[in-house]
Amino acid sequence: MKSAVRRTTLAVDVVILSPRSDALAVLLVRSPAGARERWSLPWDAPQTGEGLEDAAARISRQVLGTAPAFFEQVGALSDGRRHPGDAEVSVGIAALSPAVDGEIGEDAEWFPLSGLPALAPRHRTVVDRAAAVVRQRVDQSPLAFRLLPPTFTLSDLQAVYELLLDRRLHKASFRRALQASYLVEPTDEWRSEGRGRPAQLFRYAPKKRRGLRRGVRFDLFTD
Amino acid sequence: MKSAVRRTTLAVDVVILSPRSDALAVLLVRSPAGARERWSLPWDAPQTGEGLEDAAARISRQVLGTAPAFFEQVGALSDGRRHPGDAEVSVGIAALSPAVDGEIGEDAEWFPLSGLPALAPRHRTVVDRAAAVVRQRVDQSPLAFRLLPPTFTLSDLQAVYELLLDRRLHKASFRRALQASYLVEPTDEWRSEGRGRPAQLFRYAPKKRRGLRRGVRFDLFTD
DNA sequence: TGACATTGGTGCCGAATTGTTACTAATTCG
DNA sequence: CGAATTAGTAACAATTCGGCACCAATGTCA
Repeated sequence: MKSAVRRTTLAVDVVILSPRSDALAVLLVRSPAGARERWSLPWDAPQTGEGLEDAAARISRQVLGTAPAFFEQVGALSDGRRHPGDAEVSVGIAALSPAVDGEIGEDAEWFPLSGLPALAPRHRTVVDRAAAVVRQRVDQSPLAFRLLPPTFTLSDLQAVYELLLDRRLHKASFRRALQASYLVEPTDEWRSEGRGRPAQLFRYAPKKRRGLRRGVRFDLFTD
Repeated sequence: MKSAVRRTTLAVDVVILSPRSDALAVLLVRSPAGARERWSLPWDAPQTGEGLEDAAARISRQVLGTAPAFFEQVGALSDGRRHPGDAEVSVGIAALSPAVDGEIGEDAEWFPLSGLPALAPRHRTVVDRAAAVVRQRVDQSPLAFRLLPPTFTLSDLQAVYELLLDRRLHKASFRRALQASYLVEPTDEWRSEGRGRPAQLFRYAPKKRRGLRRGVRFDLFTD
């Protein structure tokens, strides 16, 4: 096969996700004057020699002040839909961040996933795919822990899973499954959250767990 | 955020997968003289305005004669590793094709995944990621059916799952799970494959099956 | 022609997993 | 103190799973 490279314009579009008042929220930035939409995803072209996730970290840091610890690629898009910078190709990257107390820039704002303002069509697609990817991989990848601080209560953890899966889980079953997975270990700290019994704090500490492979499940075929 | 696009070189690298004599095989093309490696993945730059999957279809057609019906993006890579065409960014795309009887071009050859020749480092990564992605999504997406002809026996189907998952499955359990999933329906044809009892042919015919959602499984956390 | 090997397909049972209810524990509020 | 609230567990019923055993239909070969 005889092939030749061609130069295209490429953007990295970052979907920064964080739990925020009982919903998954996305961080958007105010568009410059004259843009068709008032808000857009933080994005930029990768620098020469810069990896895509590195670019996502840099872009996130500019908006969030700090860089999320976890990135997951959502895919490359070249669908001809409009991008704020008219890039021919977008690489969408989801960044997971624990709930942040820190101030974010004046030009940035959190929006719940279910109540986003108008976005450029390409960005709309990227957000939707990011949400879909994250929801789809929740139980194959420790994504939920990336949305929590280093230590957390089991109720916190369950709440995050409920956010991601968008449905209620049963406390006892959730804890039993978690126990069996050897993913967390208790610390000796407890947190008193006002009313109710104090909760023990746990940390994410996956243990090598050999051979728990199951049969095929044919779960969730959604196409 | 003030951003400007920059032009980069982009390649679409296609990992055409097909079951071939009891192993998953990849289709490679002979490199032009002077290349560091003798073989490479089929690849090309996308044409102006051409979607990435469209490019993958075009590239596949050139090598395979016909275009696979299913593509799954494996991700974009910009890791600085060497690409045969020195593209800065690669988009890896897995293409699934049923076992083909037809002739393939003289410059192309099937290699089992477990016995690949030397490839450019970037292509090596793309192949590994394609295999990982396909294996990871087998039970959330009807990938297995894309590796089979329109009608197939349940033993065929189970064999494909065993290829993809790389382990043996139990016949009764497999069929029970398949039954419960409403993914296939029997045809009235039977196939006699030499020895043994003839097998009924099935076709992929997913039925809308509402709300069978389970609790969290914390499966397969592999990082 | 009649064992027997080979492949397809199902029934069933004990073990493991899951969903659910109900309970106990520790704290704040009034 | 008792009610309310949140955390954590025990126990049980229902379901699912892995495995074994078996029956069915065909080809092979003495």
